[in-house]
Amino acid sequence: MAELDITEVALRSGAPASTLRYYEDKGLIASTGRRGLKRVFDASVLERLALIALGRAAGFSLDEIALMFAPDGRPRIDRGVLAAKADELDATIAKLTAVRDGLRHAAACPAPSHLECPTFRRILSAAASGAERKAPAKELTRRVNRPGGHKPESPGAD
Amino acid sequence: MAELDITEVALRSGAPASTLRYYEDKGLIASTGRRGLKRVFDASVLERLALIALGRAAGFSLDEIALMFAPDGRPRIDRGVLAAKADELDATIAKLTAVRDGLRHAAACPAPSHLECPTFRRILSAAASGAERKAPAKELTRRVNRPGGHKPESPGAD
DNA sequence: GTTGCGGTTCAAGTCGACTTGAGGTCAGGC
DNA sequence: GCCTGACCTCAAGTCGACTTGAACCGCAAC
Repeated sequence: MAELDITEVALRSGAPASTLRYYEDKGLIASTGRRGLKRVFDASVLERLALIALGRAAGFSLDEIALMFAPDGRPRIDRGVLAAKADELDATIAKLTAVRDGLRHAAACPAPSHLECPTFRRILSAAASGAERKAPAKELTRRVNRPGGHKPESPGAD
Repeated sequence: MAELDITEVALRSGAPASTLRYYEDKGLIASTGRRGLKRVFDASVLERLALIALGRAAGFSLDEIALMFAPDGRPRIDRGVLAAKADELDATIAKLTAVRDGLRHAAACPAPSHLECPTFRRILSAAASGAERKAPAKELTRRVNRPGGHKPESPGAD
């Protein structure tokens, strides 16, 4: 099995070394040992990181994800939880779709002010009802350029 | 026009009084004056709050939303920005859909470990590539704040 | 054999959107 | 005329997921 140092894992996974340390701290991943001071990872950690990324994308928190790995390290994913999350995602998708349609309408609507457009007003009340905050939407484009400085140790983005 | 006190606005908008004060602080909404110490809002603030909710649902930050109101208070929404946001939403929806499908597959897949399933592994790499963190997904179930109904807490709990 | 770069630790900071707490004020009721 | 209590202000705290900073260590190169 290939042994990787943290930089390599960062490079291949796209996650900054600081994140990897953080994940190790949280028990989400584990290093197989040390070479001097330095962590050594087994290549399988990449798979694990992919799993974590999937979980994050699905809306699980890191803590929830941690629970999906048995203490021995192998993924012990409850299919029911997965299905429930999928349903949740469905709801989110539906809402986002509605908002998107509303946005598109507003972008195209000829009314002088959106507030005067009945369609827009309808969308408005819909948004007001279930809105909360389901939209992530960003983080897609940004995430490399944080305000206040560059990243000294993040690998060359993905 | 009806004058509302903060509690009433909270009741009707679903936003806690603390949030309304916060929004006023940020310049997102404005009170028309004071009755003694107490803020007085014009009923039109409800529309504004709905607009804000829509913006939040679409993934705009409060600061971005603030920029969509001209200094004079009337919404000055750039249709191009709206369309761009809609496109962004489309991307998010697509990603979320993929993740949802992955989740559903994992929930149904008979492989002893998900890692042994080629379909799952494919999903994994997909999630790993574009994942970052686009999923909000929660906030949907918690933070129950029904519009048609009434406030769980906020206004009086202050 | 010393320099230096890349890794390490741990604590603290950041970001966004609020919430909470302490302490203060004023309108209305008795 | 005093009490009550809803509302006020301002500062600080919270939450999740990281990032950053300071101080330190070791292997490889020179």
